[in-house]
Amino acid sequence: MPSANLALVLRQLRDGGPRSRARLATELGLTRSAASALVGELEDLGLVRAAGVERGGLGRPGTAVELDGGSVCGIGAEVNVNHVATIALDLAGNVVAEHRLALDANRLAVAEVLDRLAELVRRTEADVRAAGREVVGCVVGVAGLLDRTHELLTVGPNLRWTDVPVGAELRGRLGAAYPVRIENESNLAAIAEATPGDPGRQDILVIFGEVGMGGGIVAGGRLLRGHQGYAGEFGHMIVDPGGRRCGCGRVGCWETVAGLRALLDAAADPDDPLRDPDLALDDRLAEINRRADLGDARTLAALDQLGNWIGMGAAMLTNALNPAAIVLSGYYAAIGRHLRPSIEDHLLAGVLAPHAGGTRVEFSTLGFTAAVRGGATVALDAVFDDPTAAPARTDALTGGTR
Amino acid sequence: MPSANLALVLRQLRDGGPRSRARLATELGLTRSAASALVGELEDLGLVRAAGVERGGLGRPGTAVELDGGSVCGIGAEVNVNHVATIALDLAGNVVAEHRLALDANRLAVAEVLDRLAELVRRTEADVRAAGREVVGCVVGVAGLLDRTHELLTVGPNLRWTDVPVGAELRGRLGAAYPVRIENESNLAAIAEATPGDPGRQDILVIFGEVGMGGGIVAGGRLLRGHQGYAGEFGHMIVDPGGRRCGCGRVGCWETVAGLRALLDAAADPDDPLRDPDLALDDRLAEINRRADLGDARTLAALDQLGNWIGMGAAMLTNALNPAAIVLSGYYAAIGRHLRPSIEDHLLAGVLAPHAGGTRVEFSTLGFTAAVRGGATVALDAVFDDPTAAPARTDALTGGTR
DNA sequence: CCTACTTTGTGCGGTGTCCCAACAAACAGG
DNA sequence: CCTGTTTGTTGGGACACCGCACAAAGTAGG
Repeated sequence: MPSANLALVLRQLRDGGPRSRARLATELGLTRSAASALVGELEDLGLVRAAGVERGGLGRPGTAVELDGGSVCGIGAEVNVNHVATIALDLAGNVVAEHRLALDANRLAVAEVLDRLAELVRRTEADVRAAGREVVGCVVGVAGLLDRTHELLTVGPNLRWTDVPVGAELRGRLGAAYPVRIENESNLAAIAEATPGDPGRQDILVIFGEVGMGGGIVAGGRLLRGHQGYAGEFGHMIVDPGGRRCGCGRVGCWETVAGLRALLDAAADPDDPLRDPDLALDDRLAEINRRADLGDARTLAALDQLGNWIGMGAAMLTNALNPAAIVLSGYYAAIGRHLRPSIEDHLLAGVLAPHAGGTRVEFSTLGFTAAVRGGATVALDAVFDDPTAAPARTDALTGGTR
Repeated sequence: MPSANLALVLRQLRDGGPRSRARLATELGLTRSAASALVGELEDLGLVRAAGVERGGLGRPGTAVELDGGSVCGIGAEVNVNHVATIALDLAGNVVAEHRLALDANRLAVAEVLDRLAELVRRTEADVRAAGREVVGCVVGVAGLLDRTHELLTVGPNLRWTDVPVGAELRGRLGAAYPVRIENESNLAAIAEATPGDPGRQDILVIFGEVGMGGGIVAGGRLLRGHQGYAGEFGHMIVDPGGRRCGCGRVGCWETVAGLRALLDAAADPDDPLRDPDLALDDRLAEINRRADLGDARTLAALDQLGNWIGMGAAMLTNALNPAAIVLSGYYAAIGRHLRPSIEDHLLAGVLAPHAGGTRVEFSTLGFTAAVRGGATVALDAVFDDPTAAPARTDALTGGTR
């Protein structure tokens, strides 16, 4: 384990932003000499760079150092019913490459979908190399239940896939030099929301809504995966036992009352243009917002009821988990301003802890890139855990004393 | 941070039981010489001792080492409505001292309850010293909402306490040389169930039932506390919106249908001897078991309904958290054999993941010592995190080469 | 019984990381 | 200009761990 403190310094720069060597030393309980040596090593690895001066009142000003994303990238990928997508992020969180391909996974063979995804990953990898950077790993988000011990997509209700070894299949197609892992799509979206270093984003509950509902729990900055990796399946918590039948076969799942379909059913008749199958999701949501802004009673009632159901479930989960924030992602984010009041009401009413345990209701700003961003973030964790794994700078003086 | 590997070796011995130096080395990725040196250091600290030979087929047999609880103890304490209690555990988990005092916290002033608890802790401490051991810390479980950042009991509905700084009050009374911390009682009970080293007890959900309901979540072997420390308040998840009013003021909280009162209401008329206020809890539960064993229809129906409600809530939490096991503690444990079928039915029916995500239903065997045991365990964590904090053996050759 | 082989535990020298102390560099204030 | 303060670097030393060699303690097979 070569120098755990090296990783410590790197993470501190990620979490706290640019700062001087002296500040790093005091914050991490190291001596200035040790901090200096570690920063020097990280510079040689091409992971940090100088970032101007840090003026601190009295005494000599410090020379700040900051993350330098220049040498490595993590790739996040996603396979969903309607599209496959990839993104490449460098250490500093900058987007280096991004690709997206619309498709209908239900009309294609499994192998074909994986072919397309592999092609996208290859293009992303080429972009990364063209930018003079190195890929350190790829994490693929899949919409479905993943048995993490066996790297198997046990069941993907929306994809209609069963027992697909996505990781092995993709590794075979890519023949990549870097590790390829799989993870639940909603869990990755949750990781993307957990900004490192922000104390208000270390214990969060992410609820991701589309036709189905998923989510993820981040506790203490780390994803909660559960025993077999099935954690975060909020959509199938039974909240309305006498209610409607869910696609999963059960009755009254949360997604039957808070999924996209429930909103559309409540807000529009079957012949309403809102129900036109050719209408894109973004356009539907824009139309719902428009009607609500105009004060349309039926739309407002539908949104209010949706907020009530979300708030009810969120209150239960908040009693159990006491998150700092509940982040609503997916289609909820677009109509957030009309949902917030009823959600917050239910949260205040349904949570035992005073002021709902301090839990805030927030809406994601990541749009539909959340999952791939989370994937890239997880891939980059390898570097934050062991910076020496990053390829050394070729242009640096090797072994030089300065 | 003096030798992180020292702690690593100690924890490996706790989690995996007695084993040879060579096994420790290979399991932890150390060399045999390093493992030997570390074990020697732990022996000097009085934390481990020889434990016979370990025969491994071919070659020279190893000399196993094991935890030696001989030098240090952690104290767990508890303040509840009906009693205060303490326990002292050594490193190996042996009970060194145990005290319990029945009282009615509602009829006593806050200061008086704390006086009694402090007295109990002092007696426990004296017992520990009399056994030739040293106290390394004390963790107090309190039934109520604890704001962890401020070490404050925000509100204890059953104790009827508000904004009591339990930690500071107790420190003042004890003037102890060791750290005194507070923690939610149910959370401590959860920690006590999470056996270190047992993979089936690293991700668990503990549901603790008495008149109220509480619980705790252990994820990856670590207690999930949430943003402010309010996690695990399962009892006030609203599962029956049209149901009965709860003591907390809300309607339909889980504990209104799965708390002890709900069971008694369903199983016995007001004039039933089961409702005699002088009857101890243990006796009530024994009587319920007796009637159920005899096939009493009303009792069986009440137990079945209770199991249904528990199973329903457990299924929701299992969808969210995917625990390896749901451990039912408190009064549920005593009547477990009559609850299991209906709980398991609901779990299988209500959880999305196949086979309910592999989640088992288990019943606690710790009785009402769970919370204090958890407290002592947390206190001992200080030693497992930094073994050098333990007092060195006075009878050991200091600095000797052997 | 004796030999070959395997595995364990313990020395010894070397390396790398970090702490401590000292010092030059850079800035503010009088 | 001089003093006080803070930063970054340098060199010496402590300590933990690795790699290697070697004695100790067993099994397997003749």
